Amino acid sequence: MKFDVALGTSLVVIAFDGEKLVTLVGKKSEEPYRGAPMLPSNWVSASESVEDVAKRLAVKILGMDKVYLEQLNAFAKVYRNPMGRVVNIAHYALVNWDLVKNVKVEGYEWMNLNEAPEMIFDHNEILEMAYERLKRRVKHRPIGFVLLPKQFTFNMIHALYEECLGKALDKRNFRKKFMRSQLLVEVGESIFEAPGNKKPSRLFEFDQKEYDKLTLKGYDFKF
Amino acid sequence: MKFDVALGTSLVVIAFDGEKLVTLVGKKSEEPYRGAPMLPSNWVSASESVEDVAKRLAVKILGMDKVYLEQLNAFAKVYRNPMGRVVNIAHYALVNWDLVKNVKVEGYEWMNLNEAPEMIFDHNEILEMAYERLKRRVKHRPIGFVLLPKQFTFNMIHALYEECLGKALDKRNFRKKFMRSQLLVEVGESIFEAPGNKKPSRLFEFDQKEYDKLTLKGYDFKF
DNA sequence: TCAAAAGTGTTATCGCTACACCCATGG
DNA sequence: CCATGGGTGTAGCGATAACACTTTTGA
Repeated sequence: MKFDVALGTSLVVIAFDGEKLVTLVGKKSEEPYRGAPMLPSNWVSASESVEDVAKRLAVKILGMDKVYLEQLNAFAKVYRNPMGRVVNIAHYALVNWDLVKNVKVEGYEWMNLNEAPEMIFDHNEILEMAYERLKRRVKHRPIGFVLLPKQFTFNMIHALYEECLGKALDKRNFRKKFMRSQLLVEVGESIFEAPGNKKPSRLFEFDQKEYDKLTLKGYDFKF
Repeated sequence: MKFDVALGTSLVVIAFDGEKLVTLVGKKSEEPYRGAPMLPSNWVSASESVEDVAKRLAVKILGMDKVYLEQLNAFAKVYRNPMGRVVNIAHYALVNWDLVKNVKVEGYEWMNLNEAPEMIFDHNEILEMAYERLKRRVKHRPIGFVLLPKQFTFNMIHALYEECLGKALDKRNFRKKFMRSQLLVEVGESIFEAPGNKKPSRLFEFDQKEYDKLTLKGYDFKF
């Protein structure tokens, strides 16, 4: 056994701009491949927690720390990085677009998830896996809410689900399904979802407490 | 950046003995903690594929290579191993009990999944995560079949599902549900499931082709 | 012919799908 | 008062859950 492997972490940050899923793509700042598109990434030293590094990276590139972060997978193929054996413990991050859309960090750019450029190493594979996970998560757990503002309209969440699942969903049935689930509480306020709308939309919040309670009882969210 | 991290892999091997879920527990062969219970594990050198090492380890401790193997998670806490920074890319393996029950490998022992002893480092946490994954997988994908012989009776799969989901399932409804799914084909033969049974049980096989076909069409197995 | 396990059917309820119109509001 | 997007109801159908007896066979 030898201590001769390097550790890194990449972040697939996903947000929903109201229409499309977007992700944050960076550029390599050093040779080789300087300037090439890549996922936001960092080295992890032997004395650092991978999770901490991932969190710090998220704060740096997003300008805030309200991030849903979860380990995605370890990418560890022998020749994935020409510098030597580098294990990438990639993370999957979901953020609320409203909190990040105005943040501008040099070298990072939001792009449509489906239109990401070719990236270095196996970063496209990492991105792909994150996307697959999102699609599955959205079906089996009420995770979509972290991509939305704390308070949101039915139209927002409806659009998000249509985008994640890649198909049209009937407006009435969608509403009924969520309402029956007891997971949404009506806030009692309304907003104009888009400027120029004639009628304001009612706002809802996700009821995390209720969800936790139901989960303990064996409830299983399915879409 | 430094190449100063060590890499290892542990295996959570799960099988179903017809009644209980079982897992393979090893013993540490070197100091420190020689003799202490641990998950089957191996070091991975900088030039080796983690997946390959995991597969070889599976072959060694199971005596055969028909194993469903999948990455579970990277366990990478800073102080998880007192020797230094060791990243464990743990794997989750499902095997058919009939193929392994007679294999005896020195130092490894089958134990009930729920009665595993306290193990070194974070191995209990790894085991726990594998168990959680199994429970989820069984609900959302027809994965249970890899824990059964190629041909199995309804009672076997019924018992397996009851065990994985941790609750009783109505025999008739269970059968109807699987039959409607079109995923099982009747083999046309029967066996005596237990010695001394009065009536033989019919045998079924999982129809992988049909499942792949349905999956392509967007079919989603749910239990 | 009996003991033991395999295998089967019906009903009531619930959730899902498909589908089209009214409502509230600002301009 | 009209244009725009927000919001609602119902009917049919398929899935689920609850429930107990008949069949096959070896001993």
